Amino acid sequence: MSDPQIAGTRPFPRRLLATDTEAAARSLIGARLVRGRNPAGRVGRIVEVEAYIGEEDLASHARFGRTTRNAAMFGPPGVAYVYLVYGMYHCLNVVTEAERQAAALLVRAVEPIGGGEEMRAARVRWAGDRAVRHGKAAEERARSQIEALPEDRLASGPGLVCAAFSIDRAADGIDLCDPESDLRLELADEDDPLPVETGPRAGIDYAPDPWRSRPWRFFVPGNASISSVSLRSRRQVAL
DNA sequence: GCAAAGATTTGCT
DNA sequence: GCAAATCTTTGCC
Repeated sequence: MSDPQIAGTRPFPRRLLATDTEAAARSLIGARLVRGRNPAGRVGRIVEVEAYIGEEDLASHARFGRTTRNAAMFGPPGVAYVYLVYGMYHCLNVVTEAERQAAALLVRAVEPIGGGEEMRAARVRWAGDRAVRHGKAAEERARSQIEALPEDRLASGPGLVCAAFSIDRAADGIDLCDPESDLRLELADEDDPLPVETGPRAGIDYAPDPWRSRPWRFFVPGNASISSVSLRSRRQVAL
């Protein structure tokens, strides 16, 4: 049982999110996502994000203008935009740019730093809720599978981040820069910025060019917690 | 009011 | 490599 290395953090400055979203993406890589109070809380380092910028971005939920679902995207920088996708996965976004500008960063992967076992327990609860309708055996199968996962892979995708941090629509609109928020961002107190690689965004084949090919997925190359999409694109680079 | 598709993940062929 | 799971939102009738 090692101590979570959560000492050297401070509140995440809102101004780093009020700028253009690509710059904000680089600031967010390496930042901490925190659930609950230290030291018992769940803490992870953000290692992959995706940018959705403006109503003209035809891959963005904002492409239809402001709706009930995406209203938070039009809010001030630093608030959370949480939505349900494919009927079962929640996705967490950090809103960027000035109020009324629809832009956000999708948090796609987090590297667990502290509270890994609580993340694992949250994953088991989440999977159990879904598996229960398939019977006790399915529930048990899901549980043993998650318990076999290496800690690095507990939050290695946008839906998995929300499962591991117990995030759902209830978190929509909360202020992630408020140190009092139960779910919040913290700025890591580290010297070395992480290396960042970019690639096209995942799962947006419906969007026409140039949006489809914009290199607006940002990830830490070689990190063990990046999503499978980025692991694949990393392999392509290596070949 | 209804059909269609989705910023995902998993398992099976 | 492909389809299923699962339900909200959008867009059109």
